[in-house]
Amino acid sequence: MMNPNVSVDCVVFGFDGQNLNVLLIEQKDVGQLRRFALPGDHLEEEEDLDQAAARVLKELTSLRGLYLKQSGAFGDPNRVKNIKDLPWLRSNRRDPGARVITIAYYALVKMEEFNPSASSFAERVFWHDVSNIPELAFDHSDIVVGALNILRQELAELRVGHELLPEKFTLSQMQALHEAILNSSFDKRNFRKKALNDEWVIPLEEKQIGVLHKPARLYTWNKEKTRI
Amino acid sequence: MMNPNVSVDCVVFGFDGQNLNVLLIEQKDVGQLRRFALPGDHLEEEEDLDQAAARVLKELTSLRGLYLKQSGAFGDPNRVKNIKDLPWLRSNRRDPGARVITIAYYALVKMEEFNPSASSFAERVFWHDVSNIPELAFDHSDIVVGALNILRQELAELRVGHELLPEKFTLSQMQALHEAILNSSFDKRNFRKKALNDEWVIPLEEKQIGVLHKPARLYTWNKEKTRI
DNA sequence: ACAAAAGTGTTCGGGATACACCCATGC
DNA sequence: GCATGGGTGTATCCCGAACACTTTTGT
Repeated sequence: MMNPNVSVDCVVFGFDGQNLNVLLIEQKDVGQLRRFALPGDHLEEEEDLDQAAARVLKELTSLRGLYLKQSGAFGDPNRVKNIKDLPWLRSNRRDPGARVITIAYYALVKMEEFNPSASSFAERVFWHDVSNIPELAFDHSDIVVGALNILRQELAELRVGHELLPEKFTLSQMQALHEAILNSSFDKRNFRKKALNDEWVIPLEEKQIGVLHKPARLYTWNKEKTRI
Repeated sequence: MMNPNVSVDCVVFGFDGQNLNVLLIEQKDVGQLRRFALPGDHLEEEEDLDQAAARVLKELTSLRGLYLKQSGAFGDPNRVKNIKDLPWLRSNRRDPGARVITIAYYALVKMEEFNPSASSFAERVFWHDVSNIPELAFDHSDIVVGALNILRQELAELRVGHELLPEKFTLSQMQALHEAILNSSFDKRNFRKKALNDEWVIPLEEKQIGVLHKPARLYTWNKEKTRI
């Protein structure tokens, strides 16, 4: 038995080395225009909010143990009452007029570890650059904005970010990640100085291979300096 | 018709010049031990979450326009199933076993503007020093901790705090507020330098009266430098 | 040799910190 | 005149910002 009044929605961020991306689904719908939305689901009975979000992610990506954090509750009584959302609601919900409060979560995944493919949620699951997201169902655009703000804040406090990089990464990759998320740019020397001085990362005795330029040293995250 | 599954709970902070306080209620109950809890209520149909929190505050304090911000959603399926909470649930809820998800808010009020008195919520409403709060009903202790963390963070980013002071205040009062909330202490000269340099406050041509020492200059908040 | 990105040091300014004494008022 | 908190200035340190050239690899 699920709880019809409460859902969770997940804003899943990934980084491709260039841009920050969000995982969107194209909702299964009959003869409709393409509808994009965030992955989410109703809360099950006897399920904690965090568990529900983790379950949605697991079903979507088959990944466990992702960085996952609540980013807000959205409860406008009209959030599921826009006409643009009616057809989908009518074909997918027992009570299309019912009010739903949703608890938003955001998650970070290494894009290398997950290749989107069709799932029980949707015909299509795909990454989309955060910087020009199409119109989304319901209030999902607001939810993305909220999640992005929290991600930025946490990144600035340097507690997250490495979750978006491969296990071993170069400082340039790390810098590109910061620049993409914070939508700014940094001086290479200063950035590296800070990363090393503050010991965010641990240098490895290993270098890139097969790149057509001077290979960069690889680093890994210093777990002692994070997750306060 | 109210929504039985979702509630809002408010952590109302006030500052008495010395300590940071939270508003607690003693729940109306028959022949029970004293039970303390946060003010809260079920969400009404057609009511936004923010509205619900504002309504609770309004009913409790008769104050409007308070600083009010969502601080988290709490949905553990067992959050209202501890035996300590059963008697109250049995005498106050149609379905005492029903699961309730709550959206927590925190609010800031000037203690001078509100004198607690009995309300529809409770026999007794009272301020209690945050630093040694008694056991609270349900998971309300967790909710207080969460709200306090967010308050600290927002204060550190200097966006709030003045909501807790009288309209006109001294720099020492302001410093005491920061010290109480952040649980630390600052050098007087440095604190004042910063407050004035950064123009957090505007000096008034007015001083304390009736104090048994050199009267302090009064200041008021510089609204241009806050609420980003 | 050339293209492409890696890697590296120094200077400067501003803000945070540390620190101790005199001042105005009420009693 | 004394007790109480109000009010003030300076030296130091550290961090962030600005800034340009050499190195290593693959082709």
